[in-house]
Amino acid sequence: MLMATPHAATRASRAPLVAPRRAAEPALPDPCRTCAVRALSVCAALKGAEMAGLAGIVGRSQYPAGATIMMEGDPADHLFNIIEGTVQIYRLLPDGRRQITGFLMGGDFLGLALNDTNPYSAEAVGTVSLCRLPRRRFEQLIDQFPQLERRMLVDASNELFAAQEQMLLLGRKTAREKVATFLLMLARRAARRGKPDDEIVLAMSRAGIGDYLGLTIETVSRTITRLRRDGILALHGANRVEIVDREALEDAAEG
Amino acid sequence: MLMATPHAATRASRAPLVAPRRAAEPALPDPCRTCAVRALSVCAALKGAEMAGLAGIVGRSQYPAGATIMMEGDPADHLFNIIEGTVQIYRLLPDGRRQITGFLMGGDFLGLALNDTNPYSAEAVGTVSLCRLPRRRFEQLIDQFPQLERRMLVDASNELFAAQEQMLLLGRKTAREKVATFLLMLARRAARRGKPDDEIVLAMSRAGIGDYLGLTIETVSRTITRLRRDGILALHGANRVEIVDREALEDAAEG
DNA sequence: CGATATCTTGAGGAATCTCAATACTAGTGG
DNA sequence: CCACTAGTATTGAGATTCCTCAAGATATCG
Repeated sequence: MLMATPHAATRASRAPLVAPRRAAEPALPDPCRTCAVRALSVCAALKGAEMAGLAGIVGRSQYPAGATIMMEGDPADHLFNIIEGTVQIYRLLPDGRRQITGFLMGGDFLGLALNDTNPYSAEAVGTVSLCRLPRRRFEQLIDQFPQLERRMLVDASNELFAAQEQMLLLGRKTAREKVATFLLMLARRAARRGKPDDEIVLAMSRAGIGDYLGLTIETVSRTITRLRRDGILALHGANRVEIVDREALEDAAEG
Repeated sequence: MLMATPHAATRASRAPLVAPRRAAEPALPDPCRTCAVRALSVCAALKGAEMAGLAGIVGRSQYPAGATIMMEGDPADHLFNIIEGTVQIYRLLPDGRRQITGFLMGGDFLGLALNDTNPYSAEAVGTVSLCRLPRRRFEQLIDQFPQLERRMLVDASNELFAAQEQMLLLGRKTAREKVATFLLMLARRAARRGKPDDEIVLAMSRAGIGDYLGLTIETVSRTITRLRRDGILALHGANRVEIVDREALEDAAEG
C-alpha cells in the first residue's frame, strides 16, 4: 500500500465550506475594464462592447487560505477567473490519498469543463480573489460570441497538453526530476507575470508539492535539500527558492 | 534513477515512419454514411446535409501494427478518426523513457488539439484503420458549423477529466490498484462497444500497459499473476483476460 | 514569547525496479 | 506436422528508490 498521507486524511474532518467574504464592489462601474488579469484570461477574447455583457454578470469574491472553492461532485453553478493568489485543484481517493492536478494563478480559468457537476475540488492556497460568473449566464454569452468558445477550446487544448506533460512526470520521472521540473514551471509562470524568473515564491506547502508530484512531504524536502547542497538552489526561508544554477536545474529536470 | 526500459529505448533505432497503405476507396460515394463509428465520433455532431461537406474531404488509411501515425513535434497536417483498432499516444523523455498518455479506439478522435504541431506521438498497436481529415479543411468546417466546435469542446472536457483521473492513478495508486483500474477501464470501453464486459482482449503488450501505468513490464506481469491467483481474473493466453470476480476487481481498483 | 503548524533530518522498511533466466506463443521453413 | 526462431511474457533474486515512522528544528501567529 501507498501512504494515506495525514494531511490528505485531514480533509475528511475539514470544517464545512468556509463562506466566501464577498468584496463589497458589485456597484463598480466596470470591473472588467480595470481587471488586472484581463489580458491573460478568457476575457481577452472579447472586445470592448462585448465585454459589457460580461461585466454585467461578474462578481468578485475573496477566499481565505485553505477555503474550499468548489467540491468534486457538487453542482457547478459558477465559473471563476483567478484574479490574484493560487488555487489548487485536486481529486481524492476514498481513503484520503490526494492528487493535486493543477495550481491555478492569476488569469487562469476555473471551470473550463462546463460540466453540470464539478469534476474536481478546488481550494485556496493563500488568500485568493476570484471573479465569479454564473454558469448559465456565461453559457448564454458563449452562444452569442463564438470567439469565446474558440478561446475555451484553445485553453482546453493547452490544459490537455499540460496534463500529458504531467502524466509523463508522474509516471516516468524520478523525485529529483519531478522537483526540478516543478520549480522550473513555477519560474516560467512567474516570468510570464513579469516577475524575476530566478526567484520563486512557493505559495503552496510541501504537502501541496508532494500531492502534485506524487511524492511524500519528506521526499520533497530531502530533494530540495539535495538540490541546495548541489549548489543549484538557495533557500531564503522555506518558501522562497532562488535558482542559482538554472542550467543545472534544467539538466536535473531532464526534459 | 528510473529505468530506461529497453522497449522504449528501441524507439531511437526505430525504422523510419512506415508508409500507410492507403485503401483504394477514395471514390466511395459517401464514406461517412456507411461509417461504423459515426455515432460515436465527432461526426455525430453533423446532420445529413452538413455531413456531405465532411464526406468530401475525408480519406481512409490503414496502418500495420507498430506503424507511427504521427510524431511529436511534426507539423499537424491531418486529424484522424479511429475506425478500427487501437492507437497509443505517448510522450518520450530524451533518454527514451516513455509515457503512454492514452489508448484510442474506434470512434475516438486523434488531434483534438488543433495545434500546428503534434503535441505527442501516435502509433498503431495492432492493425488500425483511420479516417483522415486535412486539418485546414476541417478548420473551415468548424467555422461553418459551430456545433462541431461545441462538440470538440465537450470532447476536450471529457479528455481533460480522464487525464486528471489518470494523474490520480499515476501519482497515488499502487501497482495493484493501477492494473485493476486499467482492466476495468478496458472492460467499460468494450461494453460501450457492445462487447461482453467480462472478457477483455488486450490489444497492447505488457510494455504498453507498463508505459501507460508508470510501471515496468515485470511489475505488470507479476500484478496480473497475483490477481489471477486471488481468483479475480482468469487468463486465456496472455492477451485475453476474463474478469471472474468483478466486485473484487473494483475493490482492488480502490476508486 | 509561547503554542502550533510546518519543515527538515534520520533510521529502517516496503514496493517497485533491475538484471537474468526460463517459459510460452506465433510464425517459418524443413 | 514438427522443429526452429524470434518475440513476448513470466518468474526469481537482489538492488534501489521512495515511503513510513519518529524526532528535532524552524517558522508563524496570536
